[in-house]
Amino acid sequence: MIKITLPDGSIKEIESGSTPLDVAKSISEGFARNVISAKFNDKTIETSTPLLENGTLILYTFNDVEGKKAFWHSSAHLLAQAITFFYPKVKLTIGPAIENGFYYDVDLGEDVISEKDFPAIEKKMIEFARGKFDFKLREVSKKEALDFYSKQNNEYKVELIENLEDGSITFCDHSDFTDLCRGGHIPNTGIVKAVKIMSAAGAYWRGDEKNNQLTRIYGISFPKQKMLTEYLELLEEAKKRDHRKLGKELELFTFSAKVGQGLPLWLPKGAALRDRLEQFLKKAQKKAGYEMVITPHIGQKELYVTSGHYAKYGEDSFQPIHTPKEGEEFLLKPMNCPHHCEIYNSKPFSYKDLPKRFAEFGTVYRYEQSGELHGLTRVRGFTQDDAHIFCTPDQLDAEFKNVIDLVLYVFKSLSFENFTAQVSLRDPNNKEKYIGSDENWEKAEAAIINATKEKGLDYIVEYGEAAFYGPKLDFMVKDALGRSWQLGTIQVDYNLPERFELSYKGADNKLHRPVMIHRAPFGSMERFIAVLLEHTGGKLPLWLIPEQVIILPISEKYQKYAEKVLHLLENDEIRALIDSRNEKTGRKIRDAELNKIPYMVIVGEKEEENETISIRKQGEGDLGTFSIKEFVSIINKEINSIEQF
RNA sequence: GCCGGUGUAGCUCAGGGGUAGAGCGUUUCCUUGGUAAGGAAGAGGUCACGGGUUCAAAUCCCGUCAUUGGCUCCA
Repeated sequence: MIKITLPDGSIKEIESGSTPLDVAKSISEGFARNVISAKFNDKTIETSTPLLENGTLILYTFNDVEGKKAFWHSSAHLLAQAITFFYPKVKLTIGPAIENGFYYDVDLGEDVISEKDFPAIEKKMIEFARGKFDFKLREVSKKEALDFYSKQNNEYKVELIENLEDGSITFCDHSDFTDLCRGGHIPNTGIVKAVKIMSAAGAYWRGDEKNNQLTRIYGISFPKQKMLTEYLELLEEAKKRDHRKLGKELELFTFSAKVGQGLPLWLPKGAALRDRLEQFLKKAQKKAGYEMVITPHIGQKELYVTSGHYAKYGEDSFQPIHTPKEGEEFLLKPMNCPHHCEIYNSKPFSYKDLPKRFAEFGTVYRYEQSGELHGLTRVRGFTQDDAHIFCTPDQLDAEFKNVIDLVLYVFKSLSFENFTAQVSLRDPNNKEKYIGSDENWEKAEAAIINATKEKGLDYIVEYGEAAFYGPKLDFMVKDALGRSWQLGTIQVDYNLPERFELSYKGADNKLHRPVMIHRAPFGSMERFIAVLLEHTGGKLPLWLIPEQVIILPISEKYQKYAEKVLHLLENDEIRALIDSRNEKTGRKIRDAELNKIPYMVIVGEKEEENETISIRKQGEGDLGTFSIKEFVSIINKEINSIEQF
């Protein structure tokens, strides 16, 4: 007999060799029917794996993340089986579960899979699933495994196996299909009831663009058809919050093929919205001791040679601008830091003057790969809410924490609660990608981790995500479709101060190097607004939204009174407009509701006589009748509910 | 940059080798109304662009551009 500890702390005594499924059955038959995966002593196992020692067992159903993982990974086996059925010459590579579903990377040779092939693949997968084949894991020797895939000329699997230890290699069989696999499956194929192939895309073998490009087929599956339908509906809903769609509907920005790819054009309402965000941050920055500066959109090539950016990105940037003067070259600025360094260099500073905090809404231009452009989140011309802090090494810790406070203030003010703090460090195996001494890198990385910890932020560490000149603390936020974007960023940099020979005079009357912090709470105005739109679905907070109030006259008889109300609201800097269309009130209300205008002001005979207005709030309905003064104070109260920094 | 998809009216989209369709919006007229769609009539398109096949191309083929889902990249 062995002792099995369950998550609730209870201990079950079972016979050695019993399986997780046996344990589930001993709890309840109904539960056992839903158990699809298990973890024993922190190792993912099959529900049929015999338990041979005392330990801790967790049983998973589809409702658990681990259960979904097993379910989707098992579905990837079905996908591979179906692809092999239609394309017998296919070379399979890897097929993992992902956050929503699974994919399989395959080398199809000359064949192409596109959308029109999906239904047949789905049908075949379900057909295989209905066979209720058990997933059976079996150990194979390295030689056996290599022979199996060498015969298929599958160099990818051979490469994978070569990197595995003999004795730790397993194959998984179901039906007549076999795949190299380390395990983590559901009991049998029959549990998969609904399958949808989502897309096919190119993906490089092992993520390296120098390698062959494989075809990656994305899919998702569920134990019930209804769950698939619901998932697809959820996706449709998410697409309605796409900032590209909302930007068009709300007339915030547009693009023109004539102007160029990735170069957003801000429409009047969008420009005004951007300005409100800028004013909001400027106000907070002023309190935090920042000084605004302005620098030109171009700089001599030499400037970027000095900073190291030219060596790193010169080839992949917008190419130098030439002038009538022989040999003179300028670059569109891809970042503001070198300019700010030269501002620092414009006069000598003493330690008593530091920190200096230079801020600029600086527009920069980067030649992003055409395939990478994406709405407003990845563009070729964008405006950073940039600032550079020059401080003494002693001040670094406090300054870094102050910046964290500012970023958190910005996020909180705009209700970005679901962000991930990511400490982005060097790739320890690839140090030549970065400039600067090991000593400085270690100091900078320690400073970031220390400040982040002391601020009590939950954070994750990502290696290889640092900038080439220094480590970062990035604030990541997901868009409507779950893609992660970097918004706020704070970076510690010991390198640019060296390269630009920045100095200050210390108390010892000697020259010292300042430390530099790069930071942008929004990240870029473009990306921030994009993600903000997706989070709010266009229902922006009252202080930001382009149109706060729409006045709806009951008939054209009240147009004059409506105009009077408009002027009074405008006097109080409330953004309002009149719907003077020859339509019934019901229609005007409907349209205003659909346009998500926060407040509707209804004026007719009653209101005109009493000098009042009737208010309706978007999504909430009639609020009753108020004087204009009362309404202004309601609005101002809502606007001023945003905390001051 | 690479692998797929898409490009038809201001918007959302249907259609498809034989001279272009819907809904919404817009314009004009009627209606002057009280909290989620009043009625009628009209305007509006080189079917992204360039080439090819064909008696005939918006439709089929090739290329370009833009866009989109991924990969790679992201100072």
